[in-house]
Amino acid sequence: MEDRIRHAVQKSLEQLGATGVTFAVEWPADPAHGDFAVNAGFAASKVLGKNPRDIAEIIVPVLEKALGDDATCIEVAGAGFINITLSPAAISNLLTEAKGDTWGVGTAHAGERIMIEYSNPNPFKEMHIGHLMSTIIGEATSRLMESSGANVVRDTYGGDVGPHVAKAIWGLRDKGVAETPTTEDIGTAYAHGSRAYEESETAKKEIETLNAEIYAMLAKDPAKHDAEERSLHETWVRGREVSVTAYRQLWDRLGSHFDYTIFESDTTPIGMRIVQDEIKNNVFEESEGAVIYRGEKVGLHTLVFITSYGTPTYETKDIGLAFWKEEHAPTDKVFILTAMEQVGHFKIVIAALNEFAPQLASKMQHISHGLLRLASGKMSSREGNVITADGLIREVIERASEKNEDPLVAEQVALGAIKYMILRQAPGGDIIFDMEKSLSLEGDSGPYLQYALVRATSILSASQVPPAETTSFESEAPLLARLITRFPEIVARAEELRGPHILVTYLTQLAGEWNSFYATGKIIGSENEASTLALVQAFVTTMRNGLGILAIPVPEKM
RNA sequence: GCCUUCAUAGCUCAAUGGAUAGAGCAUCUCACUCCUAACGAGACGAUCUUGGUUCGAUUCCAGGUGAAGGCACCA
Repeated sequence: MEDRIRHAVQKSLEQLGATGVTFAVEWPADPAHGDFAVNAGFAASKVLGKNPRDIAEIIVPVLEKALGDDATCIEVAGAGFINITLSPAAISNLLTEAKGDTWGVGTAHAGERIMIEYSNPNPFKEMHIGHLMSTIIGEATSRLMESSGANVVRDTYGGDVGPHVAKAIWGLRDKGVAETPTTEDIGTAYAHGSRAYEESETAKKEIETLNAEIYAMLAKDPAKHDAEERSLHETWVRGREVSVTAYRQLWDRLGSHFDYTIFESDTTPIGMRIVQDEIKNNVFEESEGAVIYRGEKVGLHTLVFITSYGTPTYETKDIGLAFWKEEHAPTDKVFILTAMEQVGHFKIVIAALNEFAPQLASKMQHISHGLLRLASGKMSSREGNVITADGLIREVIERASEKNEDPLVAEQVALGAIKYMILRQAPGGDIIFDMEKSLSLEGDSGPYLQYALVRATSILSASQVPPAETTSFESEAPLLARLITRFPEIVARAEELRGPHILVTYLTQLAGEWNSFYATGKIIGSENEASTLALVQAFVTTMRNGLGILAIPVPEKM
């Protein structure tokens, strides 16, 4: 429909002698203005030297001819908009599309293979609400990409080597934790280790040595380990396993499943080899015992890639990661989703990569989101004011349980509330998290969407009448119906702009329209029951598919 | 000091350069014998500041103010 309007206007403008004018076919902010609005009058007024209203008046008859019976009203409004209202029959016809799982799926990236990395919790640390945010945004983004026809490969990348691991293992040893640590043990050990690192020179030295020992141990063939290395290796393997098992449970709960779980210990050897190799080609250089990249040559700043201890930094590992991915899972595009604070690092990694592997650099793109910050201040493992992902979910489930006896539903509602809170706003801004204020179960919230859907499905199951093929409207189609027809367009736009919040905003509006519609009168037993049920069915399909893209659970009852 | 990003209602967030800047929370009305009130109807309430570009600026550009983040041996 939008294309038909666009073509007709385009043709009309060309006849007037205005070629190459860009204009918008948009949805009017006020639904009373109709289903589409065209601003071609403004757009062409300069080229044609006429006032916008006059141009619009010329275009109207052309549109009337092009749209025929599909439009009931095409008129010039305001300073020169052309408002188009579709006929009830046209809406009714569009509504027949709203069926099945594929309603909303587009073709913008059909056949493309896209890799996306997100969540990225580090073993030896607990997953906190920051990782929760990355996981939720990453999952919704992945599903949006799938809704554009892409073949999406998900991966998550965790730091299983580096200073934080040394701190945790040092802490475990110092506290004399038994053979098999729990996730809590590891969390406390890490906090203990990082505190000691800052407070004690001796501990700091020991941790730095341990860090180098871990790298050395991993670089060696396990068969050739001596007793000490074997013991370290065991602690390391066990600790990593405990963390990763906990992560898997959480991902499962959140509806995320990764095709690849990659560790820094996988990418370190590759990265080290390449960075050292590229010193010869002057990509990197040695300075004060470290290997650095002079970012100034591309307008950035200098960053260390290999420390003077001979250990790699995050940057070197990321270089290795790019090669790892190319070798194990080659794709057309590689997205990496992290918090904002890493934009600078990725700029430099991509710039460095571009010097010796431009084909990898060009398909790699960093996308970032804001932080989930506490109203009380910054989270810090050392301060002990970290809210873990599990802790948050547990607490919200408890609140949701007040209204839901069924624990499954309570969990679905809780996850819906959390996901909505995170996905409702444009990625980029920080979320100031406040348990009471941010996590609403009423008003604009996850449960609001879920509740609207549950009410609609319960009508479908309660009715004795089979729904009609589509809804026939006696007079004007209600806004609910007109909103439903926009769904595929909304999904496409949300994907294109990489903004799940666009879909969230739409679904919220849709749920609101549904609730108003629901309140105006009974459907079951009404004169047009079968016809109206078709509209209910279309709403259910749209809401269900929309929530599916956002990975918000769909409860049976509430 | 340099670089990024951000600033919309009392609070939390929306608004492909377009029409009367939308929601929710809070406050105040109305509405519960009716398919689920986690709902609905209404009232109140906002674009940080100064310029510029434009027919038109919350949106683009420049300065100011304020906030967050990053600036070699963490990730």
